[in-house]
Amino acid sequence: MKRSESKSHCPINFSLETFGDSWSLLIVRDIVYFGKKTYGEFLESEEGISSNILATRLVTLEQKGILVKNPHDTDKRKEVYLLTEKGLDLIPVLLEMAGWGARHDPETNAPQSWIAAVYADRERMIRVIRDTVRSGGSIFAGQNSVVSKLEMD
Amino acid sequence: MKRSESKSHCPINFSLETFGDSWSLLIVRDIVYFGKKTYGEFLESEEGISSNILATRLVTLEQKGILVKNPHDTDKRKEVYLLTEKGLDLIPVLLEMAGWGARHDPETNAPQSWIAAVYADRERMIRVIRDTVRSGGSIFAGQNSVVSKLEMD
DNA sequence: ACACTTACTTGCAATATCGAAGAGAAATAT
DNA sequence: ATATTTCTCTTCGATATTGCAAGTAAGTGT
Repeated sequence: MKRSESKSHCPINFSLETFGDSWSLLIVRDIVYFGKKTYGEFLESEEGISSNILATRLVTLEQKGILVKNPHDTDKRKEVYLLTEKGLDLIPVLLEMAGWGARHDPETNAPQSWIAAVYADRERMIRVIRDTVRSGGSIFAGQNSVVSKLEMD
Repeated sequence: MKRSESKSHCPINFSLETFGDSWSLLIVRDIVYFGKKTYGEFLESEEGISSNILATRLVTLEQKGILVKNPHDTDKRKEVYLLTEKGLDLIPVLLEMAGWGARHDPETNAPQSWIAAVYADRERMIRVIRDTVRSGGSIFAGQNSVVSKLEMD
């Protein structure tokens, strides 16, 4: 079975085949939560992805329509990776996985105030995150982060 | 890095390390959506998991507290695999992944009426699914399926 | 007793991953 | 101008994981 062939058209299987490996969702997380956008920023993440794996994942995520690659405005060495609308649709998946992990990892790093805020007004939070990320911001990092808008940390 | 060591305590990474491989969530899906419970039933799924991979996944899912293995009531050859409360907590994750897959796979098998029903009253649906699966039922299969309770298909 | 079913295990080839090193282009420092 | 650094990405060999086919042991049905 080639990687391009799908094993079934179960929607959960489709999702797993699109982003269900060890690294793809961590790249999406880096964009959504931390506002990362370049190869070098993804490489620095604490999970320590190898440079060759990162390169292949960026290619496949772009092929699958989750990311788009654009030239950097001022630095011609850099590429800027952004989420497509299809990629932004992963935000609810990320939130649920973050909620499950925060609940079940006794050593979690997740700020409980943030997890609680998501559960308190989920639909609104999804809209705010989506708008923020679409305009280049993120949940935790940068000037216009979602948490700074909500005046919490 | 051994599989047992965690790369970080990011809640999303914790989730990925727990169930973020190609097969684990498909096993959980088989239980939640189709009421499967035995090794042989999991083996028959259309994605075609190999027997050795299935065996290792059942062990690790049990070690991680997602599943419990019990002897079958009447047939001593069989083992019955059930979700723990921790495993039932994956239902919202499954629903979001199913929603994303159904939206973005043009050839999806997902019944649109079911997807719509989940989005229409998400919190209630999660409770109904959880109660149904906890008592041995499933979303689509069997006498007391969630869809038969809702009188839809 | 005998054949069949069920839950796994084993061996081996194919594939994917990891980790370190390097290549080429563009930016920056001297 | 030249040298050094930065940045994206590639290459290579070792290791780990997966997939496939076959086999084992215990339990069941007749």
